[in-house]
Amino acid sequence: MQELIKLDRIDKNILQLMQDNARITNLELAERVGLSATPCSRRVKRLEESGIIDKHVTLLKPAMLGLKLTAMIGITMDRHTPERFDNFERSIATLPEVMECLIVTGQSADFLLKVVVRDMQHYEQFLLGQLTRLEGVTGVHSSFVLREIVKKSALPLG
Amino acid sequence: MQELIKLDRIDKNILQLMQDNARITNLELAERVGLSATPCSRRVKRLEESGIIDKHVTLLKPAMLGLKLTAMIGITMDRHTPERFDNFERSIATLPEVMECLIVTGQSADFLLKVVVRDMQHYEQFLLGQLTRLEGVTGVHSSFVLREIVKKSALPLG
DNA sequence: GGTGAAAAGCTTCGTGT
DNA sequence: ACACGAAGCTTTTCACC
Repeated sequence: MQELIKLDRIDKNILQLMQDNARITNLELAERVGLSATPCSRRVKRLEESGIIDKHVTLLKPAMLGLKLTAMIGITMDRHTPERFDNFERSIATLPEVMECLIVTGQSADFLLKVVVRDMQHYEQFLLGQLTRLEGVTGVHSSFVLREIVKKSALPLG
Repeated sequence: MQELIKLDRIDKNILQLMQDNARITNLELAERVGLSATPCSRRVKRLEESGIIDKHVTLLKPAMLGLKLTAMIGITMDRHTPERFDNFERSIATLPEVMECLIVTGQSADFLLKVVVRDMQHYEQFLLGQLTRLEGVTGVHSSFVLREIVKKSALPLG
């Protein structure tokens, strides 16, 4: 991760539109930001090369795939040694159900997981068959997502 | 949200590739899944129309935008009435710093927020200036993200 | 589901302002 | 730095097997 790039109003406008629609064409992008195709293309290229863009992804609807249960799980570890953490991190990264794993501050947990599963049975299987078997895991506090009020992928562009 | 769609091996393959790269062309997609362009295009169209695809987005790197602090915030409300919740939901949806807001089960919180800010000063400002001013908010438990071990956007395709 | 051709759309030059 | 216009290419989408 490098340093910040200077972004003028048009750059931010471009990034905003791209955040909303990864498949927007340069032509439409240009039109929307009030530029002609050439300079718009140059700006996009510059933005891509700057490393500010992570990737372009397609988001699917979990429920339509039969993934009807999302859980947030707080994990506590017995010891906070690098070995424990490294091992845990490697293991957790291989589990398809784990969408997110964060190391967090706070007294109640060391890791915070976001997990997507089909149903409660699948969750039980994940919990007992995978998570609680990992070395060093002493506490697992499950919390289930009832509803998503806000679910953004677009970062705020000052 | 409707019912599930039947997905064969090729459909899953297509969705997998699209999840990884929203800008993949039909031509490359076809090649990668072992189809010719036409039937591949037909499948993609069918998938789009099925509603299984939410949207195509561009992900930016927060740090490159100067957003160096991510917080997970547990919120508790005084009363769990629809009025309280509705009001909170409408308010929270307008805050650019809020990337995610979930209603969750569990004794420790009613809402779980994911917030992205520039720094601790910005966070303090967000907390005191916005969050704690919302009606009905009795508890705010901040937890900061030290590192992201896993950060996926691609759902597991059975 | 495959093939081939037509059609459309996009990007990228060169040139000029 | 940007606009314009043309060239050239890629992609999509037909009709048909």
